[in-house]
Amino acid sequence: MRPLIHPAVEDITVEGILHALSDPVRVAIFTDIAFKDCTQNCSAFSAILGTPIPKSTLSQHFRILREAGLIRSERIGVEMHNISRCEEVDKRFPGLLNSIAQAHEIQLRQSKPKKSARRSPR
Amino acid sequence: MRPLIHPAVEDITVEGILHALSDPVRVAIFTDIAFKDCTQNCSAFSAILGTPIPKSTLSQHFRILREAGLIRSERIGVEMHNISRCEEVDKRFPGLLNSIAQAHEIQLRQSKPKKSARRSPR
DNA sequence: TCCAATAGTTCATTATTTCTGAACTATTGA
DNA sequence: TCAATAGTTCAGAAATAATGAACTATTGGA
Repeated sequence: MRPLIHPAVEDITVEGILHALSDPVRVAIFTDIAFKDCTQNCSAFSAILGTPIPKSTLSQHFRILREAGLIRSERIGVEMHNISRCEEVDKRFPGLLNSIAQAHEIQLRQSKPKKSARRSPR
Repeated sequence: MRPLIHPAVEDITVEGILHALSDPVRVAIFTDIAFKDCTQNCSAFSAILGTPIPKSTLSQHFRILREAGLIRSERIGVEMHNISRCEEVDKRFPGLLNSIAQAHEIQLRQSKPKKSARRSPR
């Protein structure tokens, strides 16, 4: 099993970040990791994301996030722990991740008025 | 020739924008269009970008930028004029394009200290 | 009016990337 | 030592992207 690749902060690229975050599954994963700063293992996400995603696919998504410099993965025992590298990325590209996160929120708020469908009063 | 697709501002997605701007050629094109607010025709870019890029490929890149909502294309006579939709995008996702542009600048500054090679004093 | 030139699009093929099931590796706990 | 768990890697299938060739639209002459 080859060692995991984590780029040095100065090798993180905008293209890499934008590409990594242009996929909705990866955005969901990354947002989750970034918000809960407790580390998240890989399989937890099959549940978090609506659709069940094969673990080989998840593994690739994590690799892309990792190699873009967005997360740091470490094996702890039998599972993988992932933490965000937001602070490092923010040092290199100030404000970038924040405005992307904000934009995603705006989009979510617009497309899902779900919550307002309280309870149909029969 | 089918009509060009320009999404309404509320249909512009973060994923679309990030995907469009995760390609260096498209970033170069978009930056150029956004900075010069004079409209730029398609072929001009073969010159602007270092490498010569086939026009069919350029056409696709323009389409992706257009359908992501980043530019507006209009046929004027025999050529195509492209203008940025920055202001609209900024209304929908405040600060997003700016921080991406800033990040790209930071990256450029780091990797190309070219300009400082003023003139070799023989 | 018709034709050549210009600018770009569309189509079809090839190349590249992404997805995914199956097999594999690493670690733990019994 | 073995079964269970968590994830990776590989190889083939599916989806995207790049590009040459043929096409469309417009203009500016002959």
